[in-house]
Amino acid sequence: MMRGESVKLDRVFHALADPTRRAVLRRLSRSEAAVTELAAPFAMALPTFLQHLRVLENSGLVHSKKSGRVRTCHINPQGLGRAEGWMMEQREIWEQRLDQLDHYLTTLKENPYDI
Amino acid sequence: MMRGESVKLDRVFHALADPTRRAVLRRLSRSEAAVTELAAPFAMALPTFLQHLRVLENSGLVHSKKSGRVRTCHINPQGLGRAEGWMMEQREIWEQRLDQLDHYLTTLKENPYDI
DNA sequence: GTTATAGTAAGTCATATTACTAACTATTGG
DNA sequence: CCAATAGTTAGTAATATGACTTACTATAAC
Repeated sequence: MMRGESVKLDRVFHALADPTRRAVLRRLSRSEAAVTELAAPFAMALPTFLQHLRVLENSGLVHSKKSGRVRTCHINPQGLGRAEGWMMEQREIWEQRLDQLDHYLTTLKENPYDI
Repeated sequence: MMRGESVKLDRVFHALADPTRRAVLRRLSRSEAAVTELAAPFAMALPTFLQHLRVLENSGLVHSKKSGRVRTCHINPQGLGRAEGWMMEQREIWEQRLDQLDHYLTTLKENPYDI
């Protein structure tokens, strides 16, 4: 696996590790929205909120473009894909192992002198 | 949703946002292991490594117990479940929306004067 | 062309994170 | 018992993060 891929994973997971940012993603999964509209529900200064947005953007989870004085943000579906991919991969590996363990325990129970 | 659930998500995602910790999880998904064995591949002092382990433990991704002077660590499968759950939930919402968009665009293409 | 709106930039500050070293405790092996 | 092993605790330091305020720029509306 590439070195760069790991850095991107760092950023995606870090972006997700904050309730404000997760709430923004949830909001954006319904529809795109402008910065001020996105910021409205949160009890924090706008520059602070913009920092969160920047974290989301350079994690690749969110894209935005400015038209006139309004910056419109939307979700980038491939962003979460990266994180999901990693988690699925891990889970496959260890579920396989757990199945083996389960099989072992079952066998042991049925034929205690077999192993 | 409960407040505590959000804190746990913070911890899980934060735990995943580091290549060392992800590598530890990958290692543990093959089999359980003692601290020193786990630490061996990493070029960092043991106390530093232990901090990473602590982050993994109080995220719920890893459990450990000490027997004699050896602490054995293993994966807690439910840990990743929490994060996966959140991501799936989001994805469902926005894939639905993307499907709607796709449908809209298709319709528009087929019957340009229909909308 | 003023004024209001939408977003940015710069600078500050407290706290959290990640790393280190040095010193310590508890168990195991000879 | 003595020494080696496995892990832990404490203290320190650099950098990152997340918050604020104040001041600014660019666009839109009147």
